[in-house]
Amino acid sequence: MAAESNLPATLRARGYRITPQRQLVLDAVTTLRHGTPDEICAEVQRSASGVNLSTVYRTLELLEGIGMVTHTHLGHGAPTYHAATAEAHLHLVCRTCGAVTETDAAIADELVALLSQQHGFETDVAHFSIYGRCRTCTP
Amino acid sequence: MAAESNLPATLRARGYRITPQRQLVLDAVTTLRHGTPDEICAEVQRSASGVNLSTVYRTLELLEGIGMVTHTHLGHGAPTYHAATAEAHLHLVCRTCGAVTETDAAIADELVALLSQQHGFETDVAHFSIYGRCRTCTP
DNA sequence: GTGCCTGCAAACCGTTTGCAAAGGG
DNA sequence: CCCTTTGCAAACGGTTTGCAGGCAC
Repeated sequence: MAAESNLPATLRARGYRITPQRQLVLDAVTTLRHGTPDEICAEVQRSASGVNLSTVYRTLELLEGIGMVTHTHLGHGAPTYHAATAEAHLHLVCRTCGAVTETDAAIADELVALLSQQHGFETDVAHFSIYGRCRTCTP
Repeated sequence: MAAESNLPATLRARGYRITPQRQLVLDAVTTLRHGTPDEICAEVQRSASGVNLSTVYRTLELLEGIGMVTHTHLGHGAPTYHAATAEAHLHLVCRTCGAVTETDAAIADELVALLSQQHGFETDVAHFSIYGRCRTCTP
């Protein structure tokens, strides 16, 4: 996909103001591909050192609300943010070595279909990470 | 399943000491079926008011290490602990109303098989929760 | 000019840690 | 009696909040 998304236009359409911070946060998320709020803040501060972490939090919440970023819980600490333009992918987290592997979200199509049929549940397949043991840690 | 597990014997076999706190925490997890460390501590304190929250944390870690409890991340705050004797189940978490629905872990068998084939990844299927929108919140 | 948005600092929640005392073996 | 385990209190990481000033509109 990676459809080009126009942040100013989207903000304007929803009645939000266009600020440098908002563009910078979205840019940082896109650049990092995977980033915690902290990492995103650090990336933003490379070009605008005054930007505050709480602004990053508020901005991420806003960007998520308008569908321009998403976040995934890897289980432990801080969540990871992705640009919505990135294609959906799952994260396999190894309980032993902690490695995070990405895989195509389509691998869960059957599960998504079953959840829809059996529970009427519309799954956000990219939001959850999957725990287990990776190949190199399996005895 | 629900095989009767003998905590004292298991502790002894691993060289751990048998303490009332450890039995109480396991009992609380079993009673609650789903509980955060805080809730488990409160449950324990109903019969032993002196037990400290940090003891609950340390005990949960130990019990998980010896395979008597497991925990699941529902995405937001505190994790949820289950007795290992309970049968494996998945948690469907609604992004809109926050409701948590349980479903049989077997629903993910296909996904587990694919992850094993394609990535050599051994999935702990009950550890992850699944986000989306439940039936009543789907327009 | 109006009021949304930001920076700052303090509060907050869940969790971990260092330490001295208690108690299981 | 030794050494694990506990209770306590303080520190910790990640996140949220209240407020005064700044900037988009």
